[in-house]
Amino acid sequence: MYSLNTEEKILNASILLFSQKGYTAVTTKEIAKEAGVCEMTLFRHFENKHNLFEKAFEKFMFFPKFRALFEGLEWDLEKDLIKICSSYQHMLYKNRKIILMYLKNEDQNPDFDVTMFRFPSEFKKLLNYYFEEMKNKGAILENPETLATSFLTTSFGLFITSLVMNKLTFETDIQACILSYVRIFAKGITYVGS
Amino acid sequence: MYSLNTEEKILNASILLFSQKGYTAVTTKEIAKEAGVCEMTLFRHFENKHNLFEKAFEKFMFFPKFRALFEGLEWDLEKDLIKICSSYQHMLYKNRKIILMYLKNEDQNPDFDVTMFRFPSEFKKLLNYYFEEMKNKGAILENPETLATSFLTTSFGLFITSLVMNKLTFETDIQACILSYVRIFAKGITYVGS
DNA sequence: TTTTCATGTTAGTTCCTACTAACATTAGTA
DNA sequence: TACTAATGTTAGTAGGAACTAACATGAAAA
Repeated sequence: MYSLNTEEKILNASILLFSQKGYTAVTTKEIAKEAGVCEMTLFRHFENKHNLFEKAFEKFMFFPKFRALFEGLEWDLEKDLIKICSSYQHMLYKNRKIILMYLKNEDQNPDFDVTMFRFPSEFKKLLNYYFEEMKNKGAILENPETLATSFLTTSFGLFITSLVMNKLTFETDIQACILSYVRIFAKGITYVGS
Repeated sequence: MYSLNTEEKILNASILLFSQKGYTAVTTKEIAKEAGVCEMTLFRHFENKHNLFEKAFEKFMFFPKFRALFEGLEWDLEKDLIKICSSYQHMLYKNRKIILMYLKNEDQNPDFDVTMFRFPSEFKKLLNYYFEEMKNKGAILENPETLATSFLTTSFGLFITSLVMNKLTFETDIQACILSYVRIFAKGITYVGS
């Protein structure tokens, strides 16, 4: 039997390099070197480069437990949004290498897309539901779906900025930004009566 | 003399393909075909692939006129932020191919970074100044720099979402989101007195 | 018409990359 | 000890990519 350890080393090296440079720019020799094995071993385990890419993708894709999150909510806009945003940021961070791999991916594969959009789309559904409930309760006035999309896409902006641009010019602490941002958003959508 | 037309065709094809697939994944043959010229012509004009990449980058980099924008402001949070956000979105959109090229770029070149960060960094400085003034006027309470970063990074989220993810799951109209979002943000930071 | 110059065409070189085959080595297990 | 299974090593193939050289074409300017 093949040792799991070797496969793991190779998969770790793969995802690291693919996320840094993109699929085409990384060579199998490079991956082998990074993994500390010889190139042949890589092919013995994964047959070819593309299969390795897919296996790395599968292995490192992180799916959060949405239900648990949305069951612990308190129907207090600011508190809930902070929880949701943190958990969204956490999921994005856990998937950061996958996301970079995806962004650098050259051929736009529909299957790939579907996989990548599974969690933001799931998040959006639940957030949509949350905002609908809050609207029913009279806490907000805006359109729930627009809010859900706004909140998720802007949160993504905070994440991707800290991921790819944090070395330069934006020395501001992104964590502080997130908290401040969520507070502003919560205040901005709160219905204060006429 | 070389005809400008040919160089333009090649540069157009380059930026298109580089932004779609990234530097390494695109071949010079492919670019030539897309441009409707033969491969030799490409080398005659640009010497080598990397030089072509740089020339395409230079040519399609769009620098907005910040001053003009910030001089037309009315010191009304919502109106001004809508103007600023629209102009930021516009600049991002004009640079969309450059931005995709940058995201897909394999080697993290510091010079490249500096060029890419010139405009968000310039935008941030001016926005920072704007929020400081608004704070002095008593219109807002929050920290200007945090606000500037929040606003720009979240705006970037709206942009990048519509750029790379708009085919799927996020059918919501991004333009509507932007407007709604800016209104929320403006309301969220407005100081309403004690 | 002749000249000039950008472009097309063809053939080829060099280098790199994915991937293979065959054999050697090493370590755990019977 | 002997066997087995994973890995290392070496050499090599096939194809593709960047890039070059030499010559052909075709259109505009002289």
